[in-house]
Amino acid sequence: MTPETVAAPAKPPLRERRKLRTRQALIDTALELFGEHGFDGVTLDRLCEAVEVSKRTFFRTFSSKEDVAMAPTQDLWAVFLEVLESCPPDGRRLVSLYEDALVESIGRMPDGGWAERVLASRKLAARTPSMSAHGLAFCDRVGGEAVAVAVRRFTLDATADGAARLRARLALDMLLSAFHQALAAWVAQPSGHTREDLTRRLRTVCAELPGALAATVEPRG
Amino acid sequence: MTPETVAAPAKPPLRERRKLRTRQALIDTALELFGEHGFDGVTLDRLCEAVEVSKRTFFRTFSSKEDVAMAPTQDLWAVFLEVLESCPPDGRRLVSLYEDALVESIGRMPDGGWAERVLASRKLAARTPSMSAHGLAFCDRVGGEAVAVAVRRFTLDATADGAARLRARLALDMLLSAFHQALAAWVAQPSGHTREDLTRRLRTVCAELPGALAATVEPRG
DNA sequence: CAAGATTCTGCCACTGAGTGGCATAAGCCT
DNA sequence: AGGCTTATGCCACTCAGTGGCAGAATCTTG
Repeated sequence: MTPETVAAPAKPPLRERRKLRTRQALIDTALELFGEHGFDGVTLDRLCEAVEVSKRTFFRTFSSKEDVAMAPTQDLWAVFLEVLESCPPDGRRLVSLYEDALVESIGRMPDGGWAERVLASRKLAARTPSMSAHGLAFCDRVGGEAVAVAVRRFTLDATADGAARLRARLALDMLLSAFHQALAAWVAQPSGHTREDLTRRLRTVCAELPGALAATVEPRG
Repeated sequence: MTPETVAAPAKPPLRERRKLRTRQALIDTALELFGEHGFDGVTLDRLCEAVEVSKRTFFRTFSSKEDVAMAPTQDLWAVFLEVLESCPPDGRRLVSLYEDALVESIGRMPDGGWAERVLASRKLAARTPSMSAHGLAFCDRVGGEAVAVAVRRFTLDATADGAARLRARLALDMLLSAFHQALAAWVAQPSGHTREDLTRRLRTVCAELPGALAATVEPRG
């Protein structure tokens, strides 16, 4: 939501610094504890005790227990919206534009441990329904904002005007769907969980979109 | 999940009858109260008091507070899985097969008030994040089951074998996306909330899928 | 540097969702 | 009608999330 959350390298760095440090400490400790004892196996009291922070402070930083474990992915989508805001629409297909913007966003994620945090977060989400639900809802909300950016900045070659928004949304959902499949495959692989590998998988899955739409079907054997 | 929940006209009807009656009473009363005071404005204690049922019984019938408000949509997807299990794959495109199965499922919904319940449920979900999240997660789970049915019953014209599952999933997500957009537009319209109209909108949105994938984009103005 | 204004934090009590246990009543079978 | 199964009600409990308030830390102004 607030752009200053991400784009603030060293502006008013005295009080906010501390805030970001506790935020990161909460994320790291949460992923560690959740990974060890499971999401439901760790109460917020325990987490807050480990970080030496009151529960009240936790809820000033995150909106829910699921939120802290989803932070790595949410950071990615925040950057995605920024990238989408300033990328050049040079006659590409809209889906490709979305795809490139997401690839660019992945590239902008910090080297230091981001991939590891996403990996831990997604492994957790895979076995925790409430986390999965929370993540899906977040993506849906981001999707709405992204479509708003798209229809504001771009002109689609659509017949009607209402169809433009619809197509922008359908295209974005295709990207979302592809990303989730790419992420799932990336998480499932035994090793080599790098940003580059995630990007590669995203490209591969996106390339399957036309095939998925056109594929025909016959009865088995 | 259990097929006898839906496909049981009058089989062992003495004890289960009562169960289904209280279930329906809970759904109707919940939608009524939630619609009047908002989802968060009604506690489960109040709902249970209104239906004269203990809270313990509520949680034996539904898995969560969101669950009861989402029941109409969940019934639809349960039927969808049944239809998908027995529909003939006569060389159609997979997306069209999904689409037809969903249209068929909508047609099989009971005349008596189903559309009204879905309308109330979706209006509520639009202003209740936790309901929206719950619904998204449910669709995702159903999606997984539907893909399992598809890869078991059908043969896709895909190059690799792993690509078949992937394409089946991407195609299904396209249907899901289209359905959600159709549903949103259907809910937003002022009147005429019939099953037939919902079907018509679904067809229309699905027809936009190729356009959404192929659409190119230019800068505004 | 001091004193006031702001803001953050910790503590406490509270609501409400969801769970487990156990006694009881209702439906089921023979 | 007998026991057997299964649903229900009730109670107590855990834990996520919220509001209020007092006090400490930080920023601002003289």
